[in-house]
Amino acid sequence: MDRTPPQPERAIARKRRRRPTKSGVVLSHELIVDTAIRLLNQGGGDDALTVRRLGTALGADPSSIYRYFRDTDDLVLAVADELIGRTLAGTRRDGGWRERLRHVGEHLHATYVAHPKVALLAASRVTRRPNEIRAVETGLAIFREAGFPPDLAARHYHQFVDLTLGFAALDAAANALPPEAAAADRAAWTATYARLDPRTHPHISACAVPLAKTMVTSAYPGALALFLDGLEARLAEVTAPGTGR
Amino acid sequence: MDRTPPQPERAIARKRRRRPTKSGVVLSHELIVDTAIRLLNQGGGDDALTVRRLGTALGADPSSIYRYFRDTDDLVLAVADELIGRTLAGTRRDGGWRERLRHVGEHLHATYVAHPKVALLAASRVTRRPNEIRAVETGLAIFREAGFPPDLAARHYHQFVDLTLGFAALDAAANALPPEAAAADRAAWTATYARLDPRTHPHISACAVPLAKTMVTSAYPGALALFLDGLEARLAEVTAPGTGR
DNA sequence: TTCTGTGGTCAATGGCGTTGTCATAAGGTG
DNA sequence: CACCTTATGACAACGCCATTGACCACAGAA
Repeated sequence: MDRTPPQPERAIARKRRRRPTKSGVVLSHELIVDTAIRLLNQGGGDDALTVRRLGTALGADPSSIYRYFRDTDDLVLAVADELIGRTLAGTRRDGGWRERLRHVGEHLHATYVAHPKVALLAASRVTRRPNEIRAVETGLAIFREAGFPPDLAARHYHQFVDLTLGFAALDAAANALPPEAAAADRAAWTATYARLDPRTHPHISACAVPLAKTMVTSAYPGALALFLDGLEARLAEVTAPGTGR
Repeated sequence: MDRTPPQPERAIARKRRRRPTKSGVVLSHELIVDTAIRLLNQGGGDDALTVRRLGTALGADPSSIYRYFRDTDDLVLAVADELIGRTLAGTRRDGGWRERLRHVGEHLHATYVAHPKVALLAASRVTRRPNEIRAVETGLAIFREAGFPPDLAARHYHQFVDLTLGFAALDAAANALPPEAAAADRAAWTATYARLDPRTHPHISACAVPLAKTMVTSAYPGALALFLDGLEARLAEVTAPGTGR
């Protein structure tokens, strides 16, 4: 049947046959990805992105999408790469390594949290697409210019990215919950945890107020700061004037 | 219709009507949760846990499950709480605060990674159930006994838990991928990234070998170590003999 | 023994991703 | 300009999913 689309990369060589859809729209990879992101933006509850919904949003039959993407997984990876690209475009390249890492981390985190559905599907994937590759190159550069040798740069880059994506996935999941579940989760800290008996749960009781305050916000900035503190200490060891030998 | 099950807590008071199912099994909250975990354990591809599959695994009609859980979300929270309980049961309570945090963190991480499907669904949820409450109490205790005042204990506890759950969600997602996607993601680092042109991607090329090595393992232990380093420094500030005033 | 209402079953609804098949117009060719 | 090829859009169908309403068997209280 060969419904599977051609090689995603070298499709540029051949000119596509741009037959318009019934409603007059001309489909393309980019249009589909953009529409998918638009769908995900306007939220629309739990499962904003479905092939069928995307089809009607495009003014095309849902099955047309399979001419451009092998399956939903393929589509999601393309959307993820587009988001990485947008994040990359918005980050500055000046300042010290610590400041740059903080900036790019919070930027990436914010992008994913703003698009919870993609984040959940894509945070742990390797897209192998151009924007991701550029992002890896840029990220590694920060670590190496800070003074880390290749093996430590790779290791700490990995830790940094997964830390950011992990928090992003977590916070995105909280954002993607159906409203009533989200409300219940948020209310738990004042409704359930703050009311426990101090004799059976002394520490929860003692921390009830700050707990309720911290639990409804993201712990990412604080955790990142601690991580960067640790990184700074390690860097001092690496670049210290010969302590041994 | 009132299919919604009674209050999950005080169901103990009333004796349940234990009518056996067609195939002879007697249903209960525990049996359903255990069977769900068993289903999730044996993997079975992408969506191991569906109400229908769970029904047949139980030898009961799928709709029976709705007599015990309001919906799948409710069931997932119960499964998550059971996993938290199992984790809690396996953790030791001796040693210094740093050692205890490392131990409980890696334990929790391992439990979730071993049950990727639940992890993905539950990592960001607040179950409000007994085991979770015990876990919060235990976790807070470690921070307060280390010397953190209530507000810092709450904040850093939150950071620690979300750090762990975030990595757990990420690593679990990688484990939950259909085999061919997982293989493609793993191969990317040697097949795609290691082959890039050193002139256009100098840093990736320079780090290709350590990158390929680190990317196929979890970055959690290393990231946790750095986080704990940072935490230790903060604790020193807090407990230091009056530096100011 | 009778009565009550819990809880197991059946059937149906409306959604989903995906695919087999067909039809048609775009683009190259002369 | 007409022809042919084939990329690509549309349709219909399949099998899966979660959830619900109606029915009724039977366990336990009286």
